[in-house]
Amino acid sequence: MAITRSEQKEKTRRAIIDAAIAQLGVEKSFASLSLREVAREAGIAPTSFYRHFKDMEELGLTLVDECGLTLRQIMRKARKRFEKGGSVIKTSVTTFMEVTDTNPNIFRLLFHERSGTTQALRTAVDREIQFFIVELTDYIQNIGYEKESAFAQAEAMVAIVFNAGAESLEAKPNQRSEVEKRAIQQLRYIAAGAKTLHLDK
Amino acid sequence: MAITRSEQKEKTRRAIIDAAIAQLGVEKSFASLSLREVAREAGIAPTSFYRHFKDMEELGLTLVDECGLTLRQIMRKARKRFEKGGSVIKTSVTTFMEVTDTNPNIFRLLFHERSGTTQALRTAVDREIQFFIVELTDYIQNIGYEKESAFAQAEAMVAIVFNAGAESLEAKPNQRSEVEKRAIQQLRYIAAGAKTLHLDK
DNA sequence: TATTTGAGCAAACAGGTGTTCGCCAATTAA
DNA sequence: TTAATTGGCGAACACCTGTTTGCTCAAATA
Repeated sequence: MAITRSEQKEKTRRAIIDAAIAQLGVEKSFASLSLREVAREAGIAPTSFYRHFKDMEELGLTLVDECGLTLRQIMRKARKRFEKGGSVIKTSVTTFMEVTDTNPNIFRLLFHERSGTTQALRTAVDREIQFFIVELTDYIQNIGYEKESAFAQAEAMVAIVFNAGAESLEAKPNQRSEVEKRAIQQLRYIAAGAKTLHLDK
Repeated sequence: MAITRSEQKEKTRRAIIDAAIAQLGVEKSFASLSLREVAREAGIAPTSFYRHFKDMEELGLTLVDECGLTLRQIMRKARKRFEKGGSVIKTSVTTFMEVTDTNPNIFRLLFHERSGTTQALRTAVDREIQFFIVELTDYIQNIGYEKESAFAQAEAMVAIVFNAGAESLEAKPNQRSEVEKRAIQQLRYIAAGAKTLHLDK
């Protein structure tokens, strides 16, 4: 007995998820993804899809969860790095860009479905991004800002970093470092602005 | 002779455009919009669509142009208002929110297709947004910043305002003023940050 | 007045879609 | 060993899609 049944099941479930991610290229949004296409790419019959997901939306939610993992991975990596010293902002942006460049399609899904088609997916994506913002808000509060200001800073920073991420995905490789540099500059504006507006009394 | 032929043609062309915009609600992206659906909503036969547009993509580009007009309208309105005095930032954000609340679907198209499916649409949307950024860059340069810094500020501000616009569209009406207030605060951070980082020597 | 033009449409085609049904074969449980 | 479970599949269903063809018939032109 080489592999058990549940192992096999997990395997094709993975195949379906990977097939979906693979198809989420530049010219394919999740909404324009068909069950049959995904099944074809995963190497199974269309009907077998239902053994693993109720419908495409359930698959979509699973993909968003996958995004959540990626985002957490970014935060862990960044934290490890700047605990060893170095600029917090620069390290964070660089790490973010690194991870999104490694998983472009996962990031594309997140970015796209944020303003996407189905309510459920939008809510799920929003939850992941909010988690990201809250983490950052906590950090900013810990360095001495009030909650309201910290949240505004965090939200703005996340908006800029996501914007830069999307820009980077579409840019040619040699332009990416410029996008990254600019994003760092923009975050510094926010940090410096918050400092002068809230701490210089 | 009540109406000429070309007047009638323009009329149904308008009907097609309006039908498309009307369908671009929360649960419909342009990519998931079908020719037949649009034709149905416009009250014409599917085949008649081809008398006005080569295909759906051409219609999409036309819609993006429509967005361009809306963006320019925002700028004109805002400029008129703050020439009469008042905070530039606050006036601009308020005007932006006002116009997007009036044309939610137009804005949704812009926001969605920025990271959308077809290359042509993405390019067109990007051009409109770049135009917006360039206008703002000029303004910031005129008040004494170098080009590079001005562009970084402008890009960040546009990212934040667009983000707030999208947030506002999904938020309940009573939360919108908070979103707007926060966006204003975020832009002020950027303005203040750029000032301390570039002008205090 | 006679002719040309062109917006609009019905029918039809080929091809894609989601989903149901019943069956198989192999792993699991009794 | 026997029985139950279950992942996978082929066929078929009804429906929707984009697009072509050939036709009207009223407006524009000559």
